[in-house]
Amino acid sequence: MNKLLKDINKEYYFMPDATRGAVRYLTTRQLEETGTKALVTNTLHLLIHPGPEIIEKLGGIKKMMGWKGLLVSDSGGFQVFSLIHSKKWKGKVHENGATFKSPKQGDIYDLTPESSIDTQMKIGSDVLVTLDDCRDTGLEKDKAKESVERTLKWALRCKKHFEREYGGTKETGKLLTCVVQGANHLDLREYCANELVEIGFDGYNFGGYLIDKDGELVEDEMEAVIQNISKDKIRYAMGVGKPEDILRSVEMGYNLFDTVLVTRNARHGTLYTSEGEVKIKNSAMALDQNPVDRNCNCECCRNYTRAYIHHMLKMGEATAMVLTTIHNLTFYQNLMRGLTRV
RNA sequence: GCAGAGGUGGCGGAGCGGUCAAACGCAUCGGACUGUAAAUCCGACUCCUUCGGGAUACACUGGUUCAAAUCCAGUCCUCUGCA
Repeated sequence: MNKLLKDINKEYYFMPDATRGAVRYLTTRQLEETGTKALVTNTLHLLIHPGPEIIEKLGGIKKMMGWKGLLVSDSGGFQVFSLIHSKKWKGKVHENGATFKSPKQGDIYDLTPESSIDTQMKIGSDVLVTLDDCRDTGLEKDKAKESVERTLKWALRCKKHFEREYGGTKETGKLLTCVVQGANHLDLREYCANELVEIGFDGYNFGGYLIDKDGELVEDEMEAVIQNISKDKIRYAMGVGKPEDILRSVEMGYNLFDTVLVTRNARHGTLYTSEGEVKIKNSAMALDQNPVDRNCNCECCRNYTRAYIHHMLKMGEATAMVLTTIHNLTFYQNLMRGLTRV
């Protein structure tokens, strides 16, 4: 078996999102200090800025960031869903991918299964993701079926392109993972997973929207997928999640995770601690001289009080966002460390 | 002292007879955020309420009017010119 795949499957990973080639507010060094071992970056964002050609000339995102850990690149499928399907950006999703206009420059872009792979190759990630047709979880069956069929077709095209154009894993050393769709139709989830296994990938990622209307993790959907996936493959639960949701997903058998909640909540004032969520901007924190989490040894908790973080974050000081991001990420990485089999 | 302008909710600032408990900003107080268009977004923000409403409110005191933050008079303040 491929060594990289084997190594990845030794651990559980929480991967902060370096969407545009940076985890907001943290330097690469600070990122390392939180215990972070893997990052996710985004094809669609990087396709627009700075563009694959520039990234390639600069030696790839890892070199640009000075990042020595693992780098996963998301295919842009989720952005097609969240920006183009939902009409926040002008564009169309069609059989061949998505064609859209960047909102600031107005340039027209095409994201196809092949161009997604090409861009990810130029990004220089270690683990690639096939372009998928991501939709909402409460989707009617015919639409869900459509998204599954398209996702399967695109996955196959990605794989063929990855192999023909680049020589596949053998030549590149990179892994190719795919995304399982099917919304909340368990039979479709199963079908999609099995068809993808038939094509053959290094990893099978749970895709789509992972929270139902009530904010509950779609465990039955996740189960329907994971039951069909071999443990020697990557099982990435895309967008999962809150600490308790990660724990549930780990029980099910997933081993890679990412969510924007960690860093976004840090910036917005919701901090994760050993005693639950702390809303650091709440007035109750104004005179609290305890660290954010007394059981945490991160730079934020070692050196500063809740009251100080409260004040700085309310004032919009960037330093506060740096510190809260460091804290939340450290909390998550400690959580993952506790799960890793020794 | 004379001549102008003005005094509105915690602050800035609209409104200039009824549809005003008073736009909009800011501040404050909550909440949300799940493969990041997010240092964002949503709500509350006079008091009481059985959530239908009710009671006080636009410097102060009177007045005109069915009705006044809005019109009139006086008082007290503030700012800008000229002395």
